[in-house]
Amino acid sequence: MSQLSNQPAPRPVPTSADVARLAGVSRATVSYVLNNNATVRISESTRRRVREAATDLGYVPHAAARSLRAGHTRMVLLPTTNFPAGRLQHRFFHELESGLRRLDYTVVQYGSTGLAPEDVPRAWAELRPVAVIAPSTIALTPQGISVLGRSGARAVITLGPQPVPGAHALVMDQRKVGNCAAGHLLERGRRHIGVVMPEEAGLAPFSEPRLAGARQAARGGDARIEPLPLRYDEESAARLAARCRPLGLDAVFAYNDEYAMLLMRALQDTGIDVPGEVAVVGADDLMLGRLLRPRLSTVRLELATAQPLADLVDRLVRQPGGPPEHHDLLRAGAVHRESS
Amino acid sequence: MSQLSNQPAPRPVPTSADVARLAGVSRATVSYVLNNNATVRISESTRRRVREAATDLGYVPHAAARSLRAGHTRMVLLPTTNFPAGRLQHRFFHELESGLRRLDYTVVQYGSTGLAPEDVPRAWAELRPVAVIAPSTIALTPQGISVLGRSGARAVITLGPQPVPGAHALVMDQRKVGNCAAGHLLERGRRHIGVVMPEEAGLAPFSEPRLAGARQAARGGDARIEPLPLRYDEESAARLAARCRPLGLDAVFAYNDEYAMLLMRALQDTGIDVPGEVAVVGADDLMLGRLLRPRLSTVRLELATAQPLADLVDRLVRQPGGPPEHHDLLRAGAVHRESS
DNA sequence: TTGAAAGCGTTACCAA
DNA sequence: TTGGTAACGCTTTCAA
Repeated sequence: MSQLSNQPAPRPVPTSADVARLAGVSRATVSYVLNNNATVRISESTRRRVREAATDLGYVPHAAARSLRAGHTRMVLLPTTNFPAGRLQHRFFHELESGLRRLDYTVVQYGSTGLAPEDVPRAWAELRPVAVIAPSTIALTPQGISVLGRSGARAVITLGPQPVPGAHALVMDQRKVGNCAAGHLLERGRRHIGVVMPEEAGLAPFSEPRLAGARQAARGGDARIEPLPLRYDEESAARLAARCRPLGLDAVFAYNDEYAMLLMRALQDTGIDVPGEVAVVGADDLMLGRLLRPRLSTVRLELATAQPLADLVDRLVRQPGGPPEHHDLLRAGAVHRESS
Repeated sequence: MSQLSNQPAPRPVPTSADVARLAGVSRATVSYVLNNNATVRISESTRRRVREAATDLGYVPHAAARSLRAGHTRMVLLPTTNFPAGRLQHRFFHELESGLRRLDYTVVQYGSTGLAPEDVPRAWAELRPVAVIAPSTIALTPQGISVLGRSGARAVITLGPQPVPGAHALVMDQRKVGNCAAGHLLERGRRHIGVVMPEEAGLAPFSEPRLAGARQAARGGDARIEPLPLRYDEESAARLAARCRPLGLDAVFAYNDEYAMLLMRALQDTGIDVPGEVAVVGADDLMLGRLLRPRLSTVRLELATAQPLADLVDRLVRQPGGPPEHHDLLRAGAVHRESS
């Protein structure tokens, strides 16, 4: 058997000991040279020999061994969710990532698909991240937060529509979106505003606060707010369009531009004039809104720049133990075009 | 000073030694119990004591220490790029991830923003992944592949439009898309086909092969293919629309549905009838295509199911050293609607 | 300026 | 059935 293995014994991975051997110095010296340790002075010739040996061998330090020795990592864990981030969030993610890299953190995304929710924090904790920035759509229980804390995480931060008790929060307060859209429609004299509630799974944490924001805008006036469940398909949209007249709606905030496009098409196919009979407002300010006829009014969203937030994360890591901090990242502004 | 530190000494992270102490057993026993080691028989009462001690302390094993001891990790590294994946790719990613998780791999995404390209493979290698599945849009040099190999990666796999020499490849051959779109247009009698080439950075690895595929479809016939640079904004689209008549185009393959929508709007605003004068075909089969008037013809893309690919990755990891394998994941089919 | 050695948390071998 | 111990790769303190 021993000769029959089809697994060629892989050449072992070079270690700092190999580099030391090749350079004719000790492992300590290798470490000093490769980490540019300033507290110790090494002759230039030794430095060169070490560096050459390292490149010759293709030596790459072993992050796990390093952090084991150090007693901590500089890993920031970004758990990911199942559904794709929009352009805005995606850009924000990458900005945050490079901001953190600039502060010498290693950012790593980690998906939790197929894990039982109660196992999730443990799976994260095994990696000993120094900070976790989790979508607030991942239910994070006090136990989960505590597991992370006990495993050495110095900051647990949620990112999303709502804060989570016991953790810091980067909040993207969706109420602003609904408030802004409804406010815009009210200003333009609309009084009976439908608010599209997507039935697709996972959107509730966004749609519910948007509805609440719309209600808030209408409070105290004579306007009414009507939640309108909608699936993202033409049939559902047609049914909804048919209900608009019976409901007496004169405006709809369609959750976002994509649902708005779907609904607007259905309204037009039903013979309802937009904006004459029903005004429509989307959100996200996608290019497609400018291409529709009538051009789609929308709510433009902006996220805070990420570098200050990277700095914030760094601060929370260096001074842990403070009370949970909440920071709102979102700004919303109505963009009036032709559909409202 | 010693009393003035505002950093409360954090309670140290519990280790298996702590669990052993609390349970009154040795570290070895703890390891046996918590890993359900079958080669050794431990009394039920001991097992219970160990487990209780572990939960009481909130013990979570230290992945780095484990893999240091084991001499290898089960980490599959998925480097990410700057621009957002479409719905299709996103779903595929998550399927692949859970497929690999089912095989007991830890999947981790790692962004390389802000790293010099030559440092990228080294940064990956520090994590000692057992496999790397990198977008082929990240330039992967032979040196890079070699660095990864020498650091213990048993499989380096690229994922994207083109294979990369020296690595395994999951190919999404974009030529099929162009071939399919142009073939569809030719079948319907069009003879002078424009192919939109987005000017946005990072799309060339997709657009170039699509163009090549279109050319391939036209080869040998009397048809002509015309590349049409286009930025994703209305001004650029208007300019392009104005060029259509002078160029004598009777059809355009618009790269994808979003560019198609942009262009179709511009054509209509210029007074060009779609599909009477110019046919338009997109790609991706987005919902928006069904909402346009005329309804947008498109190329529907499908990716292979991910579980077999997870199995493939597993095989490559277990039997490294074979010749680079190429697997095509993409299937394309024309969807005829009204715009062609 | 350099080297020896300890120790980080884990697991596996061998002994009891 | 359980425990002692060595080793994984690295950094750092101390000693030379």
